[in-house]
Amino acid sequence: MYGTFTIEYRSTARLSDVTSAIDRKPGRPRSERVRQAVLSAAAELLVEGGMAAMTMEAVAARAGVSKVTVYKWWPSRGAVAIDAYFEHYRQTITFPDTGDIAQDLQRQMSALLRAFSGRAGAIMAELIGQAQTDPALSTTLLDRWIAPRRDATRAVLRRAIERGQLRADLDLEAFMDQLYAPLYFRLLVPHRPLDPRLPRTLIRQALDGARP
Amino acid sequence: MYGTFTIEYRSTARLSDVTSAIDRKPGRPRSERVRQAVLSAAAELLVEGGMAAMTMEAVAARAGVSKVTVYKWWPSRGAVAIDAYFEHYRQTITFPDTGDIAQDLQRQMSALLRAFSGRAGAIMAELIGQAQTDPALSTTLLDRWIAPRRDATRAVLRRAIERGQLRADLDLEAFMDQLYAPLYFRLLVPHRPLDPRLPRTLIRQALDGARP
DNA sequence: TCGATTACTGAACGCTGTGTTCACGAAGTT
DNA sequence: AACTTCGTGAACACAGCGTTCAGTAATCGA
Repeated sequence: MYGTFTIEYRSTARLSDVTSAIDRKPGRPRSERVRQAVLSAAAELLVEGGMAAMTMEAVAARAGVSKVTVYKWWPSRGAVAIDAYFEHYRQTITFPDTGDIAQDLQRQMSALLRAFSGRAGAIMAELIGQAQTDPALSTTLLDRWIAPRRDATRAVLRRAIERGQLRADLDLEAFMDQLYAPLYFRLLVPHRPLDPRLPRTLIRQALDGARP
Repeated sequence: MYGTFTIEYRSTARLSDVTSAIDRKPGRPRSERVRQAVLSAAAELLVEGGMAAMTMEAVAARAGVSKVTVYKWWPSRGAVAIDAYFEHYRQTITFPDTGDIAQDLQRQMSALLRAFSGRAGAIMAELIGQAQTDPALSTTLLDRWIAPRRDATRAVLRRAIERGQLRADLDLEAFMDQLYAPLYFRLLVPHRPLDPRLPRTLIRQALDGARP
């Protein structure tokens, strides 16, 4: 056991952090109640009907909050959606590093596949879809979801290389894509179902190659 | 040289086919002029401003056609978009089969990457994004774009197996994903640019594996 | 206690796009 | 001719967007 990589998905700074700080702004402070209400409403609507149902008007109405207030703190629909997603699907996924790279990858990928097979997967698909026409959402998705996962995976793979379990001349970025991109691909382009045995197959073929 | 696989992307049946048929419908025949005008207008708008600009109203206006007529023949925005895409980006991509699987894959993947790097790639990304909330678009995309490519690739890979260039126990579906999904992934989730050298790396690693 | 400052509200607004209805004329069939 | 289907323009109700406005609420420093 070499330790454990923990991926923390932080949302926008909590208000408690702000209000406890010394340098308080003058004037009425931002309402934590409102913030929570908006994100909860957005998360509910996302679960119920996806991005289509999560309109700004619906969020404001369900949260019992003025539409103006929502627009004040979140610039776009995508921003609300992703904040709600990370607030309520706060996934602290641990990346095991037991020393057996194949097994560690298998655990990690299976967990991701299970997440993708459920409601969270459908929402993630819609978020990525929406990101195609929302640059702000795209960068947020990269910073808060993709980058931390890749960082953790890269670290584990580097260790495996040091242990001699992987070729030292591997292109890690391409290698990670060959492992994980198929999951995203099948999530977004469902040419084939997300078979629970897919991780095993992907890892075996990625490690051993295709030549006889 | 073992021959060539040609992938033909057929759009909705051309009107010329219909009108030349014997069993003509009674009544005023559908106007080919209108159909062309709609698809051209849609393609133009797609190129200019993506899906966001390609609204039904804009298409009808630019085509000089009644909005009702557009709705009569195409059920949704996605349907118009994909018809326009395949009508004006009619890509007859040939899949070489020279006997050297690595080289053939490289040619094919490089061609796809070049396409993805240009305007067609941006539009494809938006189409896939839109497909997340448009089931009809999703199936059309699978039938007209994904399936024919995978069929051709699968055939080439089977031949390679017969020639002994690839392991016989390969999971071809997973293998194809490991080759091509990274391209789609980087197109949709641009965590890293679509490097022209990516195909070479992907193919090398997929064929040779990651173990030392 | 009193401004000053910032947060939130409700109602309304103009705008754009969706998807539909209607009555009418156009272009083919038998 | 009668018949059938196609295309048109105008109008419609509906929904969501993003914004403006006047007014109220909460917290500051003095």
